[in-house]
Amino acid sequence: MIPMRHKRFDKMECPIARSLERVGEWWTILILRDALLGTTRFDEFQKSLEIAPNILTRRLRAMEEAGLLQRRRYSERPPRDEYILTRRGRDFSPVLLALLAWGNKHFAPEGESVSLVDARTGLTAVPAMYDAVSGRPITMRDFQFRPGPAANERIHRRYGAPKRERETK
Amino acid sequence: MIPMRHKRFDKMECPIARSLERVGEWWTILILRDALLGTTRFDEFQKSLEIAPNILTRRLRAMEEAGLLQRRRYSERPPRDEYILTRRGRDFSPVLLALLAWGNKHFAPEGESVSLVDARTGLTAVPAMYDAVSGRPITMRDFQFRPGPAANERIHRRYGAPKRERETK
DNA sequence: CAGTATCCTGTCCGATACTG
DNA sequence: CAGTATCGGACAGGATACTG
Repeated sequence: MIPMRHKRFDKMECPIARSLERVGEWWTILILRDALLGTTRFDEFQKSLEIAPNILTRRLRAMEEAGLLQRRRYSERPPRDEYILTRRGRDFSPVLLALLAWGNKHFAPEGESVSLVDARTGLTAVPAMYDAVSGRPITMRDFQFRPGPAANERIHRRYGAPKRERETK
Repeated sequence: MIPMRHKRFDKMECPIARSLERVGEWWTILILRDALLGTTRFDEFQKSLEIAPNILTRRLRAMEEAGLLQRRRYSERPPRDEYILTRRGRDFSPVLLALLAWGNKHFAPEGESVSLVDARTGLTAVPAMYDAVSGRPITMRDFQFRPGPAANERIHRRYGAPKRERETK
């Protein structure tokens, strides 16, 4: 039902691939961005994104089916809907923050066009990944991907044992 | 030169849109994922991703031109190249971590298939966004997007003033 | 092993016109 | 205002065969 470009990604079972499957197309991410900023109405999205209305309709529908947005009727006559982020949609914000940080660092030679600022201090924030359990910043040296409880054979091949352990056998 | 589906995204000047522009297509992200895990060779990528070789070639080329990978000749005859992550490519890892966390939380009803674990303790990590400046977790309540020094008119319209300030006028 | 060369298909997207 | 309907184009991606 949901138009998915690459069903293969879901088959991979990798959570990253699965996320990509759900986020679907590029517009989806920008729609999520606007929704996080408080946009809820069709024409607000359309003006902000300069997206063709038929495309916006299609994306909005797909996002509703994917559980990222919930449509809510705010007027019965005439029938008017608005699009509210679900929990799942709001939980996408770390991805947006990471994309923002990456873009600002690498593709803004003339300076940042959008910054994330601390509302209390007004200082420009530097979003980074930490492990909420240990409190330490995540680096690929200190942390590693490992097969989880639901891992299948493919996952075990890809993420299987870290190299140092493998060498012992 | 780089095949870009939506030049419009770059025009937007939004750092998120720009990042999407560079990351380009879905395969790109999965290639980055594998590269982060240590994959460097053409056939390793191909086997891991089950991607058609011509597509892989195309992606690898585009990613080299986008500065995500650097091609390095490791054998002169026969000529053999390997693909090494650049700094820019490695800096993409927070996005992958955020996608991993989102996928694990929302699209793994049967349990996690891939987990991030703390190499020291072996505990499953919970990747989250913090502000490296203030040390506080980033929420949309405590932090907000604001136009940066290089913001253009469009950005000001979108990220302009926060709502509460606007209400005072 | 590490790709290149062709041909083809899917579908995301854009433009435009129209409607309750 | 909030969409729907239709048509067309571009390009990522797939399949396959071939090469140094």
